[in-house]
Amino acid sequence: MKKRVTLKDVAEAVGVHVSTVSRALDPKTRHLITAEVAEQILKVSTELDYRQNAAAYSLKTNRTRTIGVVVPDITNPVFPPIIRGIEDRLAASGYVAILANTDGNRRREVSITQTFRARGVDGLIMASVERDDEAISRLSQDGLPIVTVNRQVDDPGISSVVNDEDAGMKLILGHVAGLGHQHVANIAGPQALSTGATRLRAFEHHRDLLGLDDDPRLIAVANAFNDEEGVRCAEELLSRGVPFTAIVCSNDRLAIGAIAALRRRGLSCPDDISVTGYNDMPMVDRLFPALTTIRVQQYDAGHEAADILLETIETPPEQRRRRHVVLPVDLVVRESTAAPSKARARVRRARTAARAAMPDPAAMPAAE
Amino acid sequence: MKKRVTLKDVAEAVGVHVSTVSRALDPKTRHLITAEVAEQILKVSTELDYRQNAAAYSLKTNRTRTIGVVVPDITNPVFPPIIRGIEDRLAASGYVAILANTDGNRRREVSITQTFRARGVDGLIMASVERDDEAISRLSQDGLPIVTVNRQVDDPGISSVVNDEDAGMKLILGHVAGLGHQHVANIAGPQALSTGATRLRAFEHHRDLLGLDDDPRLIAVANAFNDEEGVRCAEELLSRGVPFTAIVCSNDRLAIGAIAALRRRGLSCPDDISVTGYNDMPMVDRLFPALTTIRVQQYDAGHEAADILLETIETPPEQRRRRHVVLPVDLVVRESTAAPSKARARVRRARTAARAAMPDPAAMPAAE
DNA sequence: GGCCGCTTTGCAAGCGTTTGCGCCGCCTCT
DNA sequence: AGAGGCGGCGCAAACGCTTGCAAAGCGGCC
Repeated sequence: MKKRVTLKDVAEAVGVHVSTVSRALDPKTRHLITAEVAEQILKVSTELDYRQNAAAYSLKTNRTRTIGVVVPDITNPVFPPIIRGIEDRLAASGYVAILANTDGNRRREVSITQTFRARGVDGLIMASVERDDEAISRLSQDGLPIVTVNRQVDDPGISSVVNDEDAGMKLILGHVAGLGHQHVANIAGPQALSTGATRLRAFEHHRDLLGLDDDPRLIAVANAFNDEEGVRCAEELLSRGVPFTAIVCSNDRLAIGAIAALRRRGLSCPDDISVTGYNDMPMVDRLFPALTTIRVQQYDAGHEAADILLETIETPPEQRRRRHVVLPVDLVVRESTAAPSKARARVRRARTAARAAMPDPAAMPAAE
Repeated sequence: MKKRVTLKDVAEAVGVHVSTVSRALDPKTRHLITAEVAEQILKVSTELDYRQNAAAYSLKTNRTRTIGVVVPDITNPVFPPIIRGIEDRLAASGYVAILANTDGNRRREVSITQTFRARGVDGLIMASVERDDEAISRLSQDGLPIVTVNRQVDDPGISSVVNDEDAGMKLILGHVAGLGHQHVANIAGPQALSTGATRLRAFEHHRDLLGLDDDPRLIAVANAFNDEEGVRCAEELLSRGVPFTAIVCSNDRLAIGAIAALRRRGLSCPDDISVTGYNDMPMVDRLFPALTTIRVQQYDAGHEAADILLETIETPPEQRRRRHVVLPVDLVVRESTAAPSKARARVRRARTAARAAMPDPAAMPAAE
């Protein structure tokens, strides 16, 4: 392995002291050096291809320009765009990310954050938090900058960037109600997660505002955001015997499971029951039926979270302010929603009459 | 921010010298210390929650226990499982990964590897290489351990772990030919990538072995592994006027694009034309039609690559050996392949006769 | 009983940076 | 013309750790 060129090498080549080189190379201290000398140092250092030794820098300054990113599982398609957003923002400032997966396991999360701390990360971006996670609050109180993304903890002292769940649910329910659905079921996400809890609250709120059926038996709560729980909850809803013509799901995977469960019971989506997702995961536009869902800005969320974190890191501890960013969401209408079957004939007539005036939302092409 | 406890703190607490603590804490040098003293040091160090300062360790030893992982785009569903496999293996040895995306851009790849080198990574895992990438060879010759995963470079001096492309193509073509297809088209991947080139070679080889139509106009080469290129190539194949009843694609995304192109032309898959993918990306079992494809072991590939890399790092440079691992693949038959339409009636008769004896591959349920 | 050799521990250098401090020389002001 | 100030640079310490070497202690052997 070739020996790397150090400050000393550059200093000798130029004929100055290493401290002069150090100052000349840092834009913040360059003004302390005569312009010509600085220029010469810059020139020689690029000629020799000098690169700062990260370990020495870290040892001296206690900063690693590294931030820890912890997600439940990178294999879940929701997270890669977030991570990408984070890394792009970090790279722009010379930072790098180290990544770890918790698999939703609290103990792993703790051990990971400890590992990261031992590594001296300058901050943490957490996409894995549960609402009551106080280990996070403790870390934050120790002075470690933290921002959660996608989810948030109940403790408002932790900065976060999340999506506008209330607006999302409003859009989805507005769309479904607009199609004529009156009895709308909900498969809610895990209530230990802020996304699950917030979306359920938003569902109830907008359901009531729209005057829809508020039978509590129309709500099933999933234990995880996955296909299996979607299947289980859909079956539970069907078995309760309370009629409904649409299922609003808290997440795309739950919707996929729900559609599979319906199919297994001989029910068709959207002909018999409309189903909506949430997140607009990759590929859900290719499913059968293509999923009507809420598009959230995952990349932007990651980007913004990194931005906030870097800003926090740069400001002295006593001046630090927590920030909570809420990103807007979009409704994307595809094929999994249609007018309820009983009202179908009526709607069809109305449609034909109004065709020229107004596009039928259920027949709109995939909004990509 | 709380001050971290250092070796010195532990040493003072125990009443020994820091060097003694250092030795006692490293399993490799612990035998130099009296058992009781070592025990006492261990005890106190856990009491004080001592954690080694990574920067100081790195500065002294020139090892960072960090490895660089570079992928084209983490947002591409092929890569997360690989990354997960890498990280799980690394974590088991106390290493962490730093990640970067090239977007297939050669210049970015170079700048990323330089950044990583400046960070002092102990090794590199590259999922982004093109076949003629000699920057990689140079890095390797400088003594930096490197292993490529999923893809490989032409230079055999670089360790790699890839999937058995030849076996995969053999399985796919065997399946398609077994259904009765004689005129099988191929949408090949970019030839600058080892996956694209190797799969095309394997296609031609097994096509000839099976005695299938070898008209060169049945092959279209994509410029990228994405939907758009799948569309473009499928249209090109159709426009050439050479008849075919099946399209073997070098990748799932190309297959998805091809199916969309067929549909746009009013052709149905698999009724008119069978289509196969490659990789078994997440969600392709939920598509319409569910994709017949080759399942590759992405997680294992990442795990194995990390394993090889760590082994290389641990062995002194002069004893290092390059390794090339080829992982087995599986055929997974779903709904996108069926007997060619002309032969359909014949096949159906044969099927009915043989039903008890042999399951119809085209009617098998999704193999998950 | 002295010496040898082994085990156990301490000493100190040094990894490559950053940074407070001080020195030197030049400019300016009175 | 002398004093004061300041800009520009060098000096050296320190960050926390590893590790070659020396020293100390101790037992055994001749």
